Amino acid sequence: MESGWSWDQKSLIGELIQGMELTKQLKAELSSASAEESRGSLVHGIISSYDKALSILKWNGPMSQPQMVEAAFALPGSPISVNGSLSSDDSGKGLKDPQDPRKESMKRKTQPRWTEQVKVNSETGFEGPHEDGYSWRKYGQKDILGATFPRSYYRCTFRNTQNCWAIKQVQRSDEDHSVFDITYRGKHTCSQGNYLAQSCHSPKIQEKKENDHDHHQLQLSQENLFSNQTIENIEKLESKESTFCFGSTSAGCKDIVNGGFSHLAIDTHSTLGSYTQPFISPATADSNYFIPSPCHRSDVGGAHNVQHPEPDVHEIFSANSSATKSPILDWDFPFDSEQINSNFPFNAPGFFY
DNA sequence: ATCATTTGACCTTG
DNA sequence: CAAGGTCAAATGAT
Repeated sequence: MESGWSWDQKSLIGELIQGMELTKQLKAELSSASAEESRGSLVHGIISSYDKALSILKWNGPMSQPQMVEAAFALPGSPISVNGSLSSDDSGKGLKDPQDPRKESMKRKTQPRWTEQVKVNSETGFEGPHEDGYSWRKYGQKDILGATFPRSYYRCTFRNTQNCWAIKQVQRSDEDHSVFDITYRGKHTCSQGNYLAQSCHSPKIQEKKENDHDHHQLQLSQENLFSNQTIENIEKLESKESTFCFGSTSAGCKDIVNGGFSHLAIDTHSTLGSYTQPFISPATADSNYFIPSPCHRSDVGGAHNVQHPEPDVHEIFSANSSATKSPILDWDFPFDSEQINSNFPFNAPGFFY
C-alpha cells in the first residue's frame, strides 16, 4: 500500500474522502436547521461510502488486512450483513474446453471471489437486492446436495464480445427463502463495468454521461425498468415460487438487456420515489438476483440519495451494495486530485500503511 | 433472425 | 466416485 496505488486503493481513498465530505456537509446541516430529508440523505451517503471502503478492503483481504476487515464486518450492529466469507468450497472448477477454455479456467481460479447475502421481500415486491447493474447470462443450474434450491450460474453477457470473465452464482437460502447467497467471481472488464463504475462514483461524471447519447438512452430505459418490469416480474414470481431471477438478463428482464445494460445509472432524483427493486424473472427462482447497483451508492456521493423503504432493507442494501460493487468494478478514481488534496490529508504519513 | 434460458451431458476437483 | 461447475443443443421469447 505504498507505491503505485491500484484502482481499488484509489477507490478506497475516494470513498473515505467522500465520507468525510458528506460528514462535513452533515455537520453543516445539523448546525443549520435544514430539512430532515437532506440529513437522512447525507447520513446514508456516509454510510454507503464507508461500506464501500470496507468492501474494498474486504475484497483485498488476502493482500492487505484480512483480519482487520473481517473483524470490521463481524462487528455486531454493523450495517454490513454481508456474508464476509469467501465462499467455502466452490473452487474454480469446471471449464474443460481443451484449448482456450483452459486458459479461461486458469484465469478463473485466480480470480477473486466473494459472497454476499441478499434478501428479498417477496411480499412487498422487491426489497433488498435488485440489479447490480450488470448484464448476466445464465449458463447453468445445478441441484446442490443438501440444498433445497438449485444453484444458478451466471456469466457476464459480454464474455465473448469483450472478454469479460465475471461470473456469479446464486443460491437461495434454505433457512430464509427470501435470502440469496450470491457468489461473485472475477471483476468485470467489460465496458459496462467501466461505465457503471464511473457513473456511480462521480456525480460529475454521471452528469457528463447523461449528455452522452448512448449512455443517456440506457439510463432512461433503466428507469422505466424499475417501475414497470418489476411489477410484471413480481406477479410471475408469486405464481412460481420456486424460480425467479434477479437482475440479470433473464428472460423477464430481457428488455433491459437489449439496451446493453441491465439497469443502473439511475438518476435517483426522479426514480427513487417509485424505485423498487427490479429483478425477478419468470424463470428461475434462485437466479438472478442482484444487489443494489453501483449507482445507488454512487448517488450517495451526490446531493440526492437512495431512500430505502425500510430499515430492514436498508441494512441489506448497505451490505450488498458495498460488497457488490467494489469487487466487480474497475473503478476509476472518481475524484479530482485537486479535490482530494484540498479536502483530505490522505497523504499524511500513516494514513495508509 | 437473434439472443437468452433450460437442461442433460460432460469435465474437473477433492 | 460424488459433487460441483460448465458446455452446448434444444427451446422459447422478442
